[in-house]
Amino acid sequence: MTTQPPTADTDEDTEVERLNADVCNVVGSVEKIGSKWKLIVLNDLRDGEKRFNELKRSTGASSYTLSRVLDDLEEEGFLENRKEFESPVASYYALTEKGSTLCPVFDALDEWGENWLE
Amino acid sequence: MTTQPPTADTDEDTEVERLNADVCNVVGSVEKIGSKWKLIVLNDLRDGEKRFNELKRSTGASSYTLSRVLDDLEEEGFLENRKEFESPVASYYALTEKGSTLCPVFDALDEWGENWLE
DNA sequence: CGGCATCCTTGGAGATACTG
DNA sequence: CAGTATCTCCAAGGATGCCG
Repeated sequence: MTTQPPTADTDEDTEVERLNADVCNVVGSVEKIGSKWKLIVLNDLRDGEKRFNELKRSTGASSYTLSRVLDDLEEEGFLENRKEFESPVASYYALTEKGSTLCPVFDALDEWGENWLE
Repeated sequence: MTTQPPTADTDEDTEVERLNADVCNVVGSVEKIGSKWKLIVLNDLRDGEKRFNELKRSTGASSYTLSRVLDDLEEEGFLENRKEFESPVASYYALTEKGSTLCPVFDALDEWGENWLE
C-alpha cells in the first residue's frame, strides 16, 4: 500500500448516505461534491486551468489539503492533471467534461449568494 | 519553451483578494448552507412542514444534532418553528420564504445527481 | 515548483440519559 | 413529544519540513 492519510476510509457511512439518497439525490450530490474545498477548487477552475501553487494561493488551502482535494477530484473524474517536466516542473489542473457539468450547480449557488449573502 | 512557464501573477496581494471575491458567492453560499445536515433538513422540508421526531426519523440525525441544525437554520431565517402547547407538545418546522429560495440550488443538485451519481 | 509525510488541534457528530 | 446535557471519537484541516 501507499499512504493512508485521512482519505483512507472504509465507507460505513454509505448506509446513511443511501438512506438519504433514497429520499433525494440532493444529499447524494452534496456528499459527493459538497465539501468546502472541493467546491472552492472546482469553482476556481471554471476560469480555466491553473497550477498547483496558483490554486494554493487563490483558494487559501494548505498544500496538504489542496493536494488531497486535487487527488480526490481527479480520481473522481472532475478534473485532469497535465504535467510539464521542463525546467521547474509545472502542473496544470483543469475541469473535465464531468467537472463542467457542475456549472449549473455553481450558477445556482452563485445566484443565490448574490441575493442572499451578507 | 525551455525556461519558466507562464507565471501569470505579479503581485499576490490584490490577486488573492480578487480571487476571494470571485469565489465568494459560491463558497459563501456553501459555507452558509452547504453543511451536510443543513441540506438534508432543508431539502426534507420541501415537502411541507414536519415535526421534530419526524425529521429525526427521515433524516437520521441524532436529536442533538438535529436540534442544533434546526436552531441554526431558524436563526438564519431559513425555516420557522410553530409550537402547539397542547396535550403532548407539538413542534412544526417549515421553510420560510428565504428557505424556499434555495430550491433552485436543490434542483440543480438534484438534476446533477440524477445524471452523475453512481 | 509540486506535493507527500508528520504532528497537532478542532469541532462535528454519534450515543446515551435525562427533563418539561 | 421535544428537546438538552455530557462524554467521547474521529476526520478535516492547518503548520511545517523535506524531497525530487
